[in-house]
Amino acid sequence: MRRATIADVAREAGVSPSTASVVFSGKTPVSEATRGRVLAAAASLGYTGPDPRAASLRRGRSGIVGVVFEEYLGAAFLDPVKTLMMDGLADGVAPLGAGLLLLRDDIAGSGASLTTAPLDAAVLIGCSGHLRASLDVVRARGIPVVVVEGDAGDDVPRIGLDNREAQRQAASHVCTLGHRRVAVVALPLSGGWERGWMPDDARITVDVTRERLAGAREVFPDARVWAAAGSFIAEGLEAGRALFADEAERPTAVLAQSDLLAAGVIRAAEEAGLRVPEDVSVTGFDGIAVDGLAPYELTTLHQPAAEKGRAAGRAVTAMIEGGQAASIQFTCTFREGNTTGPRPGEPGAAR
Amino acid sequence: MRRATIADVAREAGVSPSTASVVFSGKTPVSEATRGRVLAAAASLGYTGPDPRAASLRRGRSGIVGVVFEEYLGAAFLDPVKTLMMDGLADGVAPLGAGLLLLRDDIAGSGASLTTAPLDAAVLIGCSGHLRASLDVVRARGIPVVVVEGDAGDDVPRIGLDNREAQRQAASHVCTLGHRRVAVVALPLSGGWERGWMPDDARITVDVTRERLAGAREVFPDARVWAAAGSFIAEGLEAGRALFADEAERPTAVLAQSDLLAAGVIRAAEEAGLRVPEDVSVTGFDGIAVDGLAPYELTTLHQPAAEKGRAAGRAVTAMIEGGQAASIQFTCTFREGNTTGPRPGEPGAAR
DNA sequence: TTGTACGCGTTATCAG
DNA sequence: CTGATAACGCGTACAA
Repeated sequence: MRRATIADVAREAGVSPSTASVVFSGKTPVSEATRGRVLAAAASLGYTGPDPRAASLRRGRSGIVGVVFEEYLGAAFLDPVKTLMMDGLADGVAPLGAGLLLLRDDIAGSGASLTTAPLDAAVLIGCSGHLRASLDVVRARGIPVVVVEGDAGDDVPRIGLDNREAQRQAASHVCTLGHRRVAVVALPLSGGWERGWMPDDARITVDVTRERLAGAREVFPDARVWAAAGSFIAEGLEAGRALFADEAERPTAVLAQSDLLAAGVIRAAEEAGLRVPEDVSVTGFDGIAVDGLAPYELTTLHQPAAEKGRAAGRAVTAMIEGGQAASIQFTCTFREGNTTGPRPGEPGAAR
Repeated sequence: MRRATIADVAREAGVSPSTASVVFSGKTPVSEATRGRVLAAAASLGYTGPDPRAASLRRGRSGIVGVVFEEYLGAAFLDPVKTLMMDGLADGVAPLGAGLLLLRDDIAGSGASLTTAPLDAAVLIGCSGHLRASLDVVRARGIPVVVVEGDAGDDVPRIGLDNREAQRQAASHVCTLGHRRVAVVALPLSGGWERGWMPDDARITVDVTRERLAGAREVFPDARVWAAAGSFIAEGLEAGRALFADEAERPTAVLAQSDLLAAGVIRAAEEAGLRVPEDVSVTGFDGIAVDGLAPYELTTLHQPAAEKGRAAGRAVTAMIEGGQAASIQFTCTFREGNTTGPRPGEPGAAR
């Protein structure tokens, strides 16, 4: 037995299909009487509304926005910043009445792919090389696309962040406090997951990492850099242990490229018997609330993550509706917490 | 200028539309020669493959599985268990080549809704009352549905967990260690976000909370219960402070209903100058790796979260393909860490 | 306010 | 291996 279609409903109600259609879409006024008859007929046939597949073919829209991650889906949501961004994105596409379809950017994968999903638009997240291929696929399909935190060509709107300037600001703050021996704990340098001291000739393929590092280097050109394998507290802990292992080389301030890393570094400091910020200052990046870090309040750069998502959503909305979307650069705001202080031994330093 | 359709390609290649279609779908052998001609024609016209909307109308499938959360989307991914489940789910639907569409269960919301998204199936996550309404919508549409960690009717396959038995096991372990004054830190009792001591007459609408509590009560019928407002370390910290505030009433063991809560409780214990497990034992639930909790290793119940997701995926896959899917009950495995020990003062207790 | 007519772009089916 | 045919279920000019 077939499912009822709108034609069945119309017949049952004694009206034409178009009238029935209009009752459901509300695009045209319908008399209360016919409206009632149609609804009743629908109910009696168990018709629950237009088939989305047919509707989307007819209108040329699916109501679906693809969100493309460069990593395993689960990993994407381990990062609070991405989580917040998703929230914002959900908001941003709400006017479209669109839903978010999770996609990975491994083209080969057997799952739903960029090539076959009924997308109205796509949002690419991240910065790796892979992204390039995804971008080509989407553009070939003629689907509007926006890139967040990544480098696409000129004609693709990007939602960005002043990573470099922001990190420079933090570095400068630390410099003002008198610190000279400073280390950087960086996010991953590339798609791989290597961890360790960064060699001088390292190639950094991840935009965010590169930009933030450049910002730090503007103030501390010679800072040693430890590259983490991901943005996790545990990674920060590992980094911190390496940083604090050698008494002689021990930095008096650490610039971490994410709040989670910073939290780990602080934990490592405690472990090593160092007080924060009396013995060592630590800065983060992102301005998220790190669960369970209290009573510390990180000195950090607050980035408008949800706002970024919202902007991405608005951008694709605009493009879907035939408009142009411009690239947007967001700026971080510096927030001084209680994890940075004067260099030990500096005038004004505690003890 | 219109986008090219498969008909255009066929004409350009001098074959029939059906042949062109077959070249792209691969459902039928095609001679190498025509195949080449079609592909060439497609390339020259900038045709990138069948329109998913039309294809899905014709085939009656969209390749999209909806995942319905009962909370704000961002919040869903704050929970590592759900994150893991999503991973498993992604795996589980891979054979379908389906993508996951994120959906919230507030029917009224302006976003893409259960009622209009082109879904092949839906997976409902959670346990609140809201879910009921979502369930009705989906079933009215005749869409296969599976419920994870929630109570649907009998004829809806559920992916469940032996919450009660598992928690009983942990309680029993703690009891064996000699503890008698035990407190429970519970997950939220209902959709609201109240936090505090649970009154005797509290109504618990969240299945997971109720079941785990029942398990604890089998061993410790009189345990005091603090209800957290969510599964976060910070909530556990808050709970712990309340638990340890009153010296006289202070429990010697705490059964937390999630690992994150347990981590917070441990932090609170440290704060109060209590050693874990010498002064107070703590158990968790979930068996996730809590970022940055080292060197503690929680005594906890490990639940196969990813496996649950995979099962849900397989279930909807089966249903989409016309089969039946049975409910599945997963079991937790008890894992003894270093956060539980003999009751202070017990023979064999440290110091 | 309602009905008529048509096409959106594909793909199953079945005959050659 | 290829081609003709017929839906899939709906939205929307346009006319009445």
